[in-house]
Amino acid sequence: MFPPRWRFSWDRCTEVDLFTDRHTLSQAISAAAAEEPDADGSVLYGQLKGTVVGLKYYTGVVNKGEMVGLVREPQNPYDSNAVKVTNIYGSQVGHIKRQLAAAMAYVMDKTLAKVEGVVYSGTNNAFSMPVILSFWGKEENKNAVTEAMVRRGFKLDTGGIKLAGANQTSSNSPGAWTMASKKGLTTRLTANELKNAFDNLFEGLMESKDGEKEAAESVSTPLLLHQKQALSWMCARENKCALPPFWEKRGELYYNSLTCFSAKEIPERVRGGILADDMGLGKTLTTIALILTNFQKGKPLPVEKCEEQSSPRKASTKSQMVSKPEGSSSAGDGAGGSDTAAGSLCADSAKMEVICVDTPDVVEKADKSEKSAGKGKMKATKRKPSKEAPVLLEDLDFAAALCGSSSDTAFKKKKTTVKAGPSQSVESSIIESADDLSARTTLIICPLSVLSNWLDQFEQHVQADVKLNVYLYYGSERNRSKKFLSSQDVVITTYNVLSADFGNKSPLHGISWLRVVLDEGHVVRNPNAQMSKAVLDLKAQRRWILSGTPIQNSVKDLWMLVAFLRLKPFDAREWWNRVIQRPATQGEREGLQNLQTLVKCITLRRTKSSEVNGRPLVCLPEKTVCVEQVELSQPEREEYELARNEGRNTISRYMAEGTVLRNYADVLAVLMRLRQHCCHPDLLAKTSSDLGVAATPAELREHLIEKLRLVLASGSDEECSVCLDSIHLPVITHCAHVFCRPCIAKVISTEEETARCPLCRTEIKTNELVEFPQEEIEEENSANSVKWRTSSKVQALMGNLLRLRCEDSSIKCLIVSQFTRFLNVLETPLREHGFSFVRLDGTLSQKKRAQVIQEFQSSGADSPTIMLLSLKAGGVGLNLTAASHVFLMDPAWNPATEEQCIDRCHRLGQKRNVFVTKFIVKDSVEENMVKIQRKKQDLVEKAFGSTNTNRKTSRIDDIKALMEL
DNA sequence: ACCGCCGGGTGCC
DNA sequence: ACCGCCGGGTGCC
Repeated sequence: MFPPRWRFSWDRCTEVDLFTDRHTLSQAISAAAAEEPDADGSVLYGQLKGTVVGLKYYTGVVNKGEMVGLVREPQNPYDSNAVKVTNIYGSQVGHIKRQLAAAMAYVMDKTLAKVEGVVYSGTNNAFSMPVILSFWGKEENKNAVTEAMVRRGFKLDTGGIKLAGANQTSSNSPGAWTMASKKGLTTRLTANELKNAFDNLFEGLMESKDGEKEAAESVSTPLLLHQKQALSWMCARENKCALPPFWEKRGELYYNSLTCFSAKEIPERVRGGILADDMGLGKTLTTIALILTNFQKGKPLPVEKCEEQSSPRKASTKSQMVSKPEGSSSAGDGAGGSDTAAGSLCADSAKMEVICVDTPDVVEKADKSEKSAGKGKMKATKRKPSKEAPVLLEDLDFAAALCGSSSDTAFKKKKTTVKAGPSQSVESSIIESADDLSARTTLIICPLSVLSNWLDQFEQHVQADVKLNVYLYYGSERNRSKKFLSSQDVVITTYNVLSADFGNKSPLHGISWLRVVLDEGHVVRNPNAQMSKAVLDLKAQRRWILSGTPIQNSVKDLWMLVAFLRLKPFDAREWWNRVIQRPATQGEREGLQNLQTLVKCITLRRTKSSEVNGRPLVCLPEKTVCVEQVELSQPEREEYELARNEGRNTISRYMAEGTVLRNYADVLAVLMRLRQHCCHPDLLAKTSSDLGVAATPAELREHLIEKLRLVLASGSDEECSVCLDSIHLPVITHCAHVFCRPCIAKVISTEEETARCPLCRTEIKTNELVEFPQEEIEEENSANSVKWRTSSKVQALMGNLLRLRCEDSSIKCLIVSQFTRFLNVLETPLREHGFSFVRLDGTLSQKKRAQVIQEFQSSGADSPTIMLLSLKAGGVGLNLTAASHVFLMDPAWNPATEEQCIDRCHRLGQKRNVFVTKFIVKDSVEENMVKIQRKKQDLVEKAFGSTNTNRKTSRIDDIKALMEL
């Protein structure tokens, strides 16, 4: 008779269905994940052999070599020091033995160390097993932890634990021995190699993916070759049952080769991935094609054709004119739902049926009879709305209109278009039972700025006679009925609406979606943000992330994407940190390799310069960039020199005193004035140039506001030193440093009594933060419009514009400046010479912005030929392909900003060659700025190893160069 | 449960 | 016999 031999733990594989409670479990994991401390800078204090006990009481299973989680359990009734041991899915395996648990509890509770466990040898009985514990944390806590452990009789071994009888070379990398076979290959990567590796993480992911696939008939736009490849790849990712990376089947079990976890159940397949093509390659079109082409079981989405009522009925005006319901107010994303939205549109390139649901009211339908022309052109004509059309598609009020009005007939009609599958609402169903065929709807979440683009593209790329139910879930009037939403083909909403709904009996979270698509997915980055939680909590069979820039700063950002895709087990932050992030960022080849494998498995990325079969994906027209030197007139030159000498004196003094940082705002002010001189004297306006000592609080405040104004207006894209992002809700401290209000408020509240400025360590208080008064922005405009004068740069521009108009009056131009006041100045000569122009700057509401763009993009005879564009207006993604000439009036600090701006017209859809003219004033600060730009492009050191302070110091070096000091 | 620990039974070899 | 030793009962925290 066999002794009651212990069985290998995976034999004991529990019958408990890990997946029954999967939803809440994954929720719990994501919740815990968000709190996981950042592992990047941590060091290994040492390791310790410990014991896991109580195995027989729990169902969680572990394998030889598997990583386990260690979780404090202060509420344990038997021992408040309890530390429980879990496997990758969070099922409990046992406890750490009492005395050791007491010692660990101390360091864990004080967050002196993060302890990680690996069960290197499995167990040889049913009651307990050994575990290797690795203690990680900040360098400065190392001694405290070591001592605390010694005091309780546990000595941390720093030499790596010798495993009796094991042939692994022990290494100081935890879990390195899981890769038992790889010996001696533990040289670390240098910071530089690492950076290159990260930068290239998303490159070369093209390969020969899965061939090509034609889109369903209902897609009207023919796909380009690379788009067919993408479609094929996406369909394959949705339909094939391939295991996620690092999982393999071993006999009856599924085994993860990185964590050594195994389970009877197949790991949740990742049906989806990251489409990370460069902007302009047609991610939107490809996604639309996916929606129409790959419904359940690989079949196309069943759609109905519109009946032949589309007999052209005097279709002079196009589609979507909808009367605007009163009460729908203006811009702003509708976190609270300020304006707009909802409706269902029968999207088709020709006809747009506007259907509304709640309020019965008027609906206008219009047909377009022209045959579908090429997209760009068609769009243009379509966008030539007659004057009667009160509201345009891009106008978000359109959405409000959609929902604000409805006719019963329209509603019914729409209903008929719903190919009513078993469209029973399925809220109660367990997510992702792969065969849940009742899910119909694709949910698209995007930033507000591209919402209209999606609507546009659906309209543009779907066959005219196909009825596709697209519902815009936006605005206070949105239809929150789950039944309604889950009967749509597509529901589009914004990140803000999603997170506003979240936790507020959100219908979006109660629906089992067929597919969820995160557009510009990189915007979801901070795992603590409400938005991230809202996104992670969506239930869907298939998940996609679209992004042109998948890694913005670091590997860290990738976690959100991986978690969203539910890539087991990395959707729990701990496993991501242990297995991927920390090893990779600390230069372990294995870690990096795993990261690369992972990314490769789930990502498709092509760049503008990628090639298929030796041919570029897209052929953009040529782009020519030239610099036009501008000579200042004699009086301008004299004024400039005066200002320059004055500024040099000021800055030299700061340099000598070593107070450049403290007076940073003043320094910027000097540079600012010089740059303004180069453009036009009127830009200088009123400047309280005497920056003397402020006597009264009111004066101080005035000064600070002035400084803030200068910093903000300087176009230097100042970043907040706390979050290192662009400044959001700027405030200035009494020591004249600018931060985001939330950031500095956090600093003050954490440091309490003794809060100091992060930059100069002066004491700061919340009530001393000065904000920029809103009214001031307006009041400026009136000041300088008295009598207009020209400047050398204005002359140079006008010369070009007049010449171009002579050559070809259809040419459209972008005129770009960082100074909106300069744009004001330019309006006068443009009017004088009879140019028809529009203006796009940051002050425009979303609604106006869309109007302006549409007007400009239109090809009508009376459409504007010039757009005055403020450099930072609008985000990427702005489509201004109507323009073929770009005039950059003044150099930017950051050449990437200029590139981005140029790319707004030099992108897919551009039919003409593009000419870019940069105006640079000879012998001026502008020339030096250009030199610095070049230097910056050469230096690729920015991201790694450079701290906030040395970014600032490099800025000081820049200043020296600019002032020729 | 092939250990450790506890506590009762026991007591030269 | 206020010890040691033996062997049965027992067992996470």
